[in-house]
Amino acid sequence: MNAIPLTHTRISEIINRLDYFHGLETETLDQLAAGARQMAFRRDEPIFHKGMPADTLHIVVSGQIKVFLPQPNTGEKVVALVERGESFGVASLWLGEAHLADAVANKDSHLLIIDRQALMRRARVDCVLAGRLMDALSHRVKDMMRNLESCTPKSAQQRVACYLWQRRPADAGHHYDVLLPTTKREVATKLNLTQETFSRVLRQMAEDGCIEVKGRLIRVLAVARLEGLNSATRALQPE
Amino acid sequence: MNAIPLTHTRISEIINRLDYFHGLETETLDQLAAGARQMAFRRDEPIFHKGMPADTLHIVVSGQIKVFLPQPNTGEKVVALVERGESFGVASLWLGEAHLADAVANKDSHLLIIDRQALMRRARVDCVLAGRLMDALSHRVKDMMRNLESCTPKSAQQRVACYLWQRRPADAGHHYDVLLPTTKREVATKLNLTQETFSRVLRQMAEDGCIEVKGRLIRVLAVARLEGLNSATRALQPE
DNA sequence: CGTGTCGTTGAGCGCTTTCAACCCTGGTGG
DNA sequence: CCACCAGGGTTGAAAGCGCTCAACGACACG
Repeated sequence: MNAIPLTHTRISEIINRLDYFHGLETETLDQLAAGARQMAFRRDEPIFHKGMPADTLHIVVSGQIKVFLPQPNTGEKVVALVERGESFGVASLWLGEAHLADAVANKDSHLLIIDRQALMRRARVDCVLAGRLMDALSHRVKDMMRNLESCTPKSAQQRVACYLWQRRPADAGHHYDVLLPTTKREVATKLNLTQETFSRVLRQMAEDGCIEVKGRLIRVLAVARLEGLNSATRALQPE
Repeated sequence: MNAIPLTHTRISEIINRLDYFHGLETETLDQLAAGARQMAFRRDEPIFHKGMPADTLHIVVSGQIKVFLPQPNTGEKVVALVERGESFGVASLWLGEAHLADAVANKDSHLLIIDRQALMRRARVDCVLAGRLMDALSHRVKDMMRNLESCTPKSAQQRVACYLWQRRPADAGHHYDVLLPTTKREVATKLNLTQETFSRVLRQMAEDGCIEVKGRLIRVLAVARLEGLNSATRALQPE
């Protein structure tokens, strides 16, 4: 971890480049910048741990952050992968409580870190800022909902099918590509699977001609088949 | 479902009685009331379905609402149980997108329903209102995080232990009581378990002298034993 | 008393996990 | 150019665990 000392004008530059802060009052931008700093994290370096007080807002400037729940047997459950322009740990921050999960840098990353006091003070008077935080939280809820949805189904095949189906582009024709955002092992934990099972399921689906796998690139060939997997296991039975 | 025609003053009364709207500008209260109505739902009556447009804010005035993800095999995954004074479906509402889950009345219930336009219009100028929505969403995220945490562990025992441990009161001594908010079957689905497995685990833990079960009331006798069962749900200590 | 819902208990099966070894690819240095 | 290595990924065999299915018990309600 490495705090990067930057002039206020430099911080302001960074803030201005982020969509997150587009269109905010200059008064807000100034005050946020005054309570902000940038930090660099190496791969695998922890940002915060579950249970620590949440007194700063974290926004990803570059790299990728993994948010996860530590599990009993040194395992972990990936809750979210945060990329450039997104924030994380917002719920805890807003409530002024302890962090609910751990966060580590998945790659070498730069974070913009803003003081909670400055943020809360401005959120009380600048509705646009409050709205941005609502946006962030709403997307988090949406993401967690999908997460729950795709890690709940019984069979591993259904979970993988669900995962791939959720990632189909809006204009999806018969086939489309999905690029895994990280290692297969971590994607597997997001689905509550082991990397082994994940691998086996992918191979099976590939053999069935449903998908093609080239490293982290997965080409879905038959969307209908995915939907079939999601609703099937019951198609066999007449009611 | 039954729309209850009420005078504006009656609606205002209801709004004033809810903590949700405490301390808001009168201008906000008036406009929200103007776009509000109350509705009654019988037990098992659907409020909305996944995929429907989210164009109203729902707040529970009385009763209990179950928010769940429909599953392939006529199963369901309970995401949240919403009680008096709480709202649901806020994330979809804020984003102006489709609902992410289904909602049904778990008991006979009354809901306060507020028009999205009125809400968004006021949230743009009344930061306190925006703050309330942030509160609601933050608690939802917190709740979903706990949900994820308690339905992720491998063993059924760990999940149940985690669930009970999360519900320990702040001032917990050696023992405390947990009252299940609904049927054991639904609590089980929240933990991604069948009611049968849930039942078996409870019996096992009771035999071990770890808990006592009397219907939906569970008395935890040995908190330490719970922590032993899932040692990693606690905050991590630095190495 | 029937009837329905909730909850319990039992038996057997199938899936996922576990643990193991192995493969493959990219990077590094001789 | 090749030998070597580490990390990500694959594959195989065995075993544990929760699910399914089915029957039964408890309790409330009419």
